[in-house]
Amino acid sequence: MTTDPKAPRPLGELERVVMEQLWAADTALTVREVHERLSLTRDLAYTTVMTVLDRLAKKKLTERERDGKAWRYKASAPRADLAVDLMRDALDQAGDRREALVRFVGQVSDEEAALLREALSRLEAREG
Amino acid sequence: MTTDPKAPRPLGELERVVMEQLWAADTALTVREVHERLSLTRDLAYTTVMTVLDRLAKKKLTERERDGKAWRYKASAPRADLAVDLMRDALDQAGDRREALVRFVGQVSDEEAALLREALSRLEAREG
DNA sequence: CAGATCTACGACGCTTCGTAGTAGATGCCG
DNA sequence: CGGCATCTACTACGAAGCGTCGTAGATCTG
Repeated sequence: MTTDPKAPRPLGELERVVMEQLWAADTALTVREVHERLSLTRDLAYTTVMTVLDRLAKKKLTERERDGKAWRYKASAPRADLAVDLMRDALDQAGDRREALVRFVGQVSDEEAALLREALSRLEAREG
Repeated sequence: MTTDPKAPRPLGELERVVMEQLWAADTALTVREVHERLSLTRDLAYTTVMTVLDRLAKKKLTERERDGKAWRYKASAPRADLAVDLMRDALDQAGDRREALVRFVGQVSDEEAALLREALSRLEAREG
């Protein structure tokens, strides 16, 4: 159980900013659109963005649909889900889950602790 | 704070099993000792183990102290801490922390949820 | 001193990721 | 219809991380 064959590696830097564009958009974006948005802050070749989007699709992090001759990409999962997968994975790496959770809780901000409590009570309410 | 320049990458496969040996040991181990233990389940050159231990030391994941002509390595942080760092990092990647925590909580096992509640109340008791 | 033991350092191959070019398909405009 | 603009597919390359190990030299120890 310690040996997860499919440990989700964290995204690379460029992959991350590309995903952030997709998450921020309310609709699927073309390569050009992503490229335009990223061009506001960095200087990238069009094909670079295309490559990254393509790799993300191969990793199943994005999905694409045809729109004329172009593809439109959208994130295949909400941003929070990605984060949760990584958290899940990290937790599974800990030998002692209790220990890890205690330390985790002991290390989050007050605000986060409050959010955790809130989430837990909501869970309790929903599940009994 | 969201853009951590030093995002702790998850350990490689071999790095992980080596760390597990160190965590499992109650004392600092020599390369030979680690090698012996790993040799029970896999066939590795002595120098391979040495290299890994060395890299882990460079990454500050292990510390070493002289013991005669040999070095003794020990984990520089408890196993749970590593896990928590990764969890922390994953959480910071989420755009919306609340959202991420809600999903996280909604996805853990009942046992883990209980552990979380326990940890939170202990925190409350300790901090007021 | 000789042999065993350990370390230091380098090396190689594979994979991931950032980065981009080229070639060819496709679609629109006049 | 023909040509320009656009888009994709495919390839590539360098840096870094990691698994893997060899060689050479330092150090103990009998």
